[in-house]
Amino acid sequence: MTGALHGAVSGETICRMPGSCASCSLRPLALCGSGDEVGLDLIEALRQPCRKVAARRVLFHEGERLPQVYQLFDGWAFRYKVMKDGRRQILSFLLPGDSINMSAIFVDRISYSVKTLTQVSLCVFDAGDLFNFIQSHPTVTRRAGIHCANANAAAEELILDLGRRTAFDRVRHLIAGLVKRLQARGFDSLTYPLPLTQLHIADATGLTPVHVGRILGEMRHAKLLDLKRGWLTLHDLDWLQGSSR
Amino acid sequence: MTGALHGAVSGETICRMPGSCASCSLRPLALCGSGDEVGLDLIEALRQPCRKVAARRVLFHEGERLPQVYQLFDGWAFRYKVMKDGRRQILSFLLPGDSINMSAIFVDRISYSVKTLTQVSLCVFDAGDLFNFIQSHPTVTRRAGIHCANANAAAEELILDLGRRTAFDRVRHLIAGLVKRLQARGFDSLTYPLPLTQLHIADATGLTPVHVGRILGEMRHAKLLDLKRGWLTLHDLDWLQGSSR
DNA sequence: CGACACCTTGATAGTGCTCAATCGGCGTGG
DNA sequence: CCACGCCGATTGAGCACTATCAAGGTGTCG
Repeated sequence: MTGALHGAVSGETICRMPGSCASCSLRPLALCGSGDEVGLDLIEALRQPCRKVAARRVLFHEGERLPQVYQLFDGWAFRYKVMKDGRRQILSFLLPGDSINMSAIFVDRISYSVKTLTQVSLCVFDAGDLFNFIQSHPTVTRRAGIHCANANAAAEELILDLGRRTAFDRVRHLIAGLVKRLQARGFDSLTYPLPLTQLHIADATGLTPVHVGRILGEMRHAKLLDLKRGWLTLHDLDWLQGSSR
Repeated sequence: MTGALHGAVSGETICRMPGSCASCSLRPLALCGSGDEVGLDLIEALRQPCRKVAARRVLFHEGERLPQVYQLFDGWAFRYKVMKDGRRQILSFLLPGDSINMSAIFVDRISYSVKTLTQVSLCVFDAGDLFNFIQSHPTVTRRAGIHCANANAAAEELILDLGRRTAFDRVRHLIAGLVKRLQARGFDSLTYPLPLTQLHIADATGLTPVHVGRILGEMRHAKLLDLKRGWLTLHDLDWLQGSSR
């Protein structure tokens, strides 16, 4: 199976990518930084038409061959692994603008599965094109390396979470990280859209949904935050960000 | 503080690197593969004299500036993070031949601490030199990318461990991974050197040393393996590797 | 021989899991 | 418009797994 993108899946349509992203106003790929515009026009030429996929669909399966790099243009998704008995571990959530599988530039087999949370728009790049792009410009080589280092650092931060933090702090830290990323995307309020169920939070924090529910209830009761039906309301910003480690 | 390497630390001496590694017979860096020899002579020219450091010493502190790439030529070490209250999470163990901080090529601040387990020999490369090396050869660019993807995949495998496996399976999986890496380095027996205390295993698996001790006792009693005073003896290889996920 | 680090074992506590029942919201179809 | 079904959230009771605290044992090294 090659996933939803290659079949005639309902909920999928081809759409033309607009020139800029209204909802997120992001750079096309992490390979193009915000400081200057090296290669921006080049990479735009490499971009292929993007696609819409419905919510709650598997985009890619772990182990699948995947010689393209996908970027999440709009909507939410997540990367995860599953064990034989069905237990699932979410590796990260993907927000508008995030690349899904940058490593496909070098390794054409994906080491995790990807599923949509909401309806999404995806942009596609050929891995070979991106390799040439990276290889030919020192600035872009460096950005690719920095992107990779950041991905590693994020994974290792999650390792610290799962290995050494209490359930309560894992949930807090997960939400704090998402809020930070939303703020970086221009959201600035005390209410954020967060299209996650308690099951998603449980699978991201290594907990059970029931226990996540208790923790969220606790936070709500303590007037720290309120996460309900896809919307997060923050009541204590200091507590959320505060005193990690 | 810039760590043990830059100060007059007892246990540290300068030594000339031999032409090849007797104990591990590895390539100088992951940037040079085993298939062909692209750039092997070049990177040997970039290599700087290597140093010896004693066991149980901190090599680098998280957050420290570090514009060189270090490779573990001989001996064992580990990468870790610590929390304010002293809890420690080991991110990975470093075996002879492993690079310690490849990401320094792109990001000159290290995002974890590193400590030796045994006495080690370290080789040093200038990050700028390696960047130029990577950038100028497509083959090497690709290897750098593959190295990065592998590092990511390893971190995400550990995330799965910590999030979704029982204490027993975490310990088993950790040891299985170390054995596999030792085998790739030419060790092939039922007895392996494993210079880890139960505290190290606990910090790598997110457990307490006491509980690790119980688990190892259980494994010993069940005639699965025996880990004692730095030596691992395997009694059931199928069980060790068996049925992950 | 003493000091120290590490390991082992026991007793007890607590965090988070499992099983189960109920409830509420939302979409679907009659 | 309402009934139904489904998914997700909530709550409770009991339990399992792992942590914590403490004491004693063993090996190693100076």
